[in-house]
Amino acid sequence: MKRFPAITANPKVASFRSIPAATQPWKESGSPWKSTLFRLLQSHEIDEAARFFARIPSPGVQLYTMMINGYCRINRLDQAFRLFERMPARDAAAWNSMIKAALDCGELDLGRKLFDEMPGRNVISWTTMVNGLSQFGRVDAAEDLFFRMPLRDTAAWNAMISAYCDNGRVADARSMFDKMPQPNLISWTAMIGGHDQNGESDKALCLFSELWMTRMKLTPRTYACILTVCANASELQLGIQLHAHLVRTSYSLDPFVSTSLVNLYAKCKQIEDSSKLFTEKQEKDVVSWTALITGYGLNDRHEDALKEFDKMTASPVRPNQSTFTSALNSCCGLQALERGKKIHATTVKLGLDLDMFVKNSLIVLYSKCGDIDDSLTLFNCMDRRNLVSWNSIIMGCAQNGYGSFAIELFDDMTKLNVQPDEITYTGLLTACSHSRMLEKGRNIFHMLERDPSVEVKLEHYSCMVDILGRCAMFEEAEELIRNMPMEPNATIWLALLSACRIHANIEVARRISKKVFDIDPENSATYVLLSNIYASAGQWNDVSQTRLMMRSRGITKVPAASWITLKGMRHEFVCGDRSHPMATEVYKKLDWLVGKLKELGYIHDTRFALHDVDDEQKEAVLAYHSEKLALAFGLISTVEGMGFVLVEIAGDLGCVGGAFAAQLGGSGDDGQEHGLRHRRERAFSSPSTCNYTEPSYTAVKVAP
DNA sequence: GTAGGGTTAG
Repeated sequence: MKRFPAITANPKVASFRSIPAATQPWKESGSPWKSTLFRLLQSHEIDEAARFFARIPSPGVQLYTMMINGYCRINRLDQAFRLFERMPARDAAAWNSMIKAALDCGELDLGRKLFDEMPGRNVISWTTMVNGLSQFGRVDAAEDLFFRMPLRDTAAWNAMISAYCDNGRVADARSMFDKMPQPNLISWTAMIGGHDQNGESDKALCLFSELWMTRMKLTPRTYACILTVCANASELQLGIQLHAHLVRTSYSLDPFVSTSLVNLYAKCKQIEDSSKLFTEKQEKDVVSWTALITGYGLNDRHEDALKEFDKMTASPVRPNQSTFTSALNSCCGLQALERGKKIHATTVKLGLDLDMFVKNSLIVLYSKCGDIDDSLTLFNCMDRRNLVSWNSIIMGCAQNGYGSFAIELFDDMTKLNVQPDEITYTGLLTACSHSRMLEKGRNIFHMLERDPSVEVKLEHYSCMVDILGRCAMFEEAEELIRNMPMEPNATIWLALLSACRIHANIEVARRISKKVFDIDPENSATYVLLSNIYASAGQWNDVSQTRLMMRSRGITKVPAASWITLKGMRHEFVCGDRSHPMATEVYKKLDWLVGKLKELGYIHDTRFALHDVDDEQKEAVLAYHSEKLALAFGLISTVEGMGFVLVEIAGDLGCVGGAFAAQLGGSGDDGQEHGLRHRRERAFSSPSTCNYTEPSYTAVKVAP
């Protein structure tokens, strides 16, 4: 019985024809050498295998081919080729193995040359070549070859379906799948996986239900693929049903299936189940461990993610670039720059720092932690960049106040013909809002509206409202919101409300706060903002009414906090906090620092003091702002004289500081965490008061 | 167990 009913050529016959008759005696079936050579090659003892091979008197074509495949697996193309040339005779399998070796080792031209020269090409030769062309992204050439094939069996169709899927042409793959004569389980699995990997998990699920109805017997390979679809589509219920079925059939013990299950539960926010399955898993390899680490990150359990990463590095399992990407993302989530730097050092040790995905994660880590200089250095040193690299650095510059530079980077990117996506535009609009570039912001928004390959999202409107609001263009901002194609959410109104705070626009604030109360009455930010707006205008009645409303609805505000990480320990402070064991010393140091700043001419900007108190008291509140407490603690806990302490005055945060050799972080009214900027060895400059554009810096020399 | 097509993390 034929395995594939659609087979129209018998490859065995073709290969037999291509062997010269004189070589037949070598092709003995029960070669005594074969099993030993096979065992050595299986256990990757290629050099031992080569020594063994050298001792075989006149080895047959099969043994040569086995050696060629062995060399191919470890990328030793030259040695494979030398053997191929030495072969006394070559059959189709030998040629096909050599073509595959060339293609797998990155030599497309050699592979093609061998294919063209090969006598008696069979269907496997053509399929190998189609697959090779696809791996080099040459899907058009693969397609051309596929249609020129003299005979096509199911495997050939499958290769072409995969070629389309792997090169983003999933619709072509699907039309091929729909019209192929005899799809088998491999075809179904390739097509389901192809939909999923091209962001069409819904279509993948539909196709799976069709497959299920065929009552075909599925293998662990197909199950592993389906479980991934469930994970990407957040189809936990289906995933659980499949899991039960897999336990009954013992397929759940398959290493691929069990890894898919770890991933499924992690992506569906069932991280405890995911962790349990990982613990029960027999072989903990790099893929499953990375799935778990990534899972902790997705579930905002960054500390646990790094704990797992540490466990893994202490084990014999070697992390790879994907593991590092996930670990670095968790450092980013914790604003743990020092830890991230240690992990960065490990990537260098393992030679993985050159990987583009690792580099991208590092760019995000450094810029999110306020170290835009190092982030830029990394970006500039990249030999290859993808869209994620550009988006990361543009957003990094935007968030660190280098708005104009972010725009310049975008110009560089377009000159290199890199097409922007939604995230690029968000980065650009963020740049305009943080650096108060109104005209630029309008231009970019128009560019976004005209870009046919990008959909204008809610977050883009939110950024644009922010830009207009910061520049006091209230009418234009409200008009933009009115004309939006989707319903505005609370974030958009809050962007406008915070503009009202900056520009003390009580009229607009009163009107729009009603809208936010309707959409999201639980959001404490609205009450706090509104109360502050009234406070800055001295309307104390409205202030107390707002606070009363907040209290009566049982809404509490999580106080903004700042922290400093020293020697891996996180020390957290809130405004006026005296609970820290070193509080007395902290306050003493802070008073000293404030004195120094005053000598230099620094004036507190008291416009945003939120309390019903006079100016002197407002200043006291601002002076013991949580960020400053964290900074002062950093000063007394690090060796004095080891560098400059930099005090940065930027944005509407008032005074933000950072200490050399320590890392500061904080969380604001919105509960969002941010890395406070810190710089090293900046020139001593005169202090300035609050501005809203590029940040300016003041350096204070720490007394030795 | 000489050669081609589908499986897990990012």
